[in-house]
Amino acid sequence: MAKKSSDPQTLAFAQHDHGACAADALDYARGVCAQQGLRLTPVRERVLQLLLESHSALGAYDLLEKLKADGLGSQPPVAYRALEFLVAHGFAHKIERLNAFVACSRTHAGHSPAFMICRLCHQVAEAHATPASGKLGQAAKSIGFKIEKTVIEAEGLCPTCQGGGA
Amino acid sequence: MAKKSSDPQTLAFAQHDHGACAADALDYARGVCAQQGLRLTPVRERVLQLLLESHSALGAYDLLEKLKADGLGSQPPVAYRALEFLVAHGFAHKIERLNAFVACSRTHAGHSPAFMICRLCHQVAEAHATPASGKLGQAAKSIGFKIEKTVIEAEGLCPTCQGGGA
DNA sequence: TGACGTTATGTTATAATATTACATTCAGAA
DNA sequence: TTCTGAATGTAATATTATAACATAACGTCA
Repeated sequence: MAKKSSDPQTLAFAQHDHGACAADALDYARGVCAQQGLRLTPVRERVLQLLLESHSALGAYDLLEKLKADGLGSQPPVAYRALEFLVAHGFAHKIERLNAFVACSRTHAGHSPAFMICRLCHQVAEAHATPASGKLGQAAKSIGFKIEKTVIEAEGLCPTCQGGGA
Repeated sequence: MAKKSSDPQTLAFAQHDHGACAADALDYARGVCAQQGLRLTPVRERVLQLLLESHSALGAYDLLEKLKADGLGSQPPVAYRALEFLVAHGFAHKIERLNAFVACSRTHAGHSPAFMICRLCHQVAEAHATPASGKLGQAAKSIGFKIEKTVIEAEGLCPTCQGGGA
């Protein structure tokens, strides 16, 4: 296993050993799949690798182009199916605001992820939120709404981009 | 001004006088536009009315069909432009998760709205959140991310639908 | 082994969402 | 009234996503 990077939380905007960061995540996914009898097939693994290459969100068609270059399938369903698998098992997340996908940085371990999207450099950092405990949770409770899944996405400027073109 | 409905907060899932609810919101929008010199043109007003007819999110093309029936424009940009105006001025919101739009129930007065989306009846209730004060706000602060806009959308079951087909 | 059922992939077509670009019309100001 | 900027009309197209069906790979168990 590659060495553990420093604080994985909201890593995207911090300097870090990205090679190790990506390798860790891939190892982790392989381990989980082995344990749970999930099939991390070539297409699925490649898509995960592609997502792990950066902390930016990639669209399905961006991924598809790269898959095509690898000879791994060239039609939209190929990409969407791989993404569906990765998202279903928590190895990736969809950023609704961007209609795009990021690898999971697994800083949330079963909790609800929250994302910070830089509108200039398009990098996405993942944190974990506790939506049920805030105002939203209170509101839901008071009206009897049962929350199953929560999308939390903040858009703004990362530390680096605040200096430059804010 | 139509009579004020009871608690406007998270009204969607509660029984209420919807005619008054919609009329209030429309009056409010007219008032704001008059005050601020904004032009609530026929297309814009009609789109707002259509959104106000229910507490469900409507897609741009749903709206477009209805506009077409009214003779108010039949091409996508007509709908998207009206929606852009309504969203820009806070009279409507986009639900990213659904790529669809709801009228603002103006329960948040300048704050960040949060939505509860019922996955069965597709109604959407609006609450207000204080994203900067929760875990996300802490995470953002700790890494120096500057939040400009936050999307908070909970998906689940409304009180009514929990009984039936949960 | 080989027949079967299941899961994954390949492929075609098309649906659903959204924008660009440019022409025209309208409302208000000079 | 003429000008200007905002809004609308319209055609074309870009982007995102899914449905439907054929084929291939995998595991199992007779």
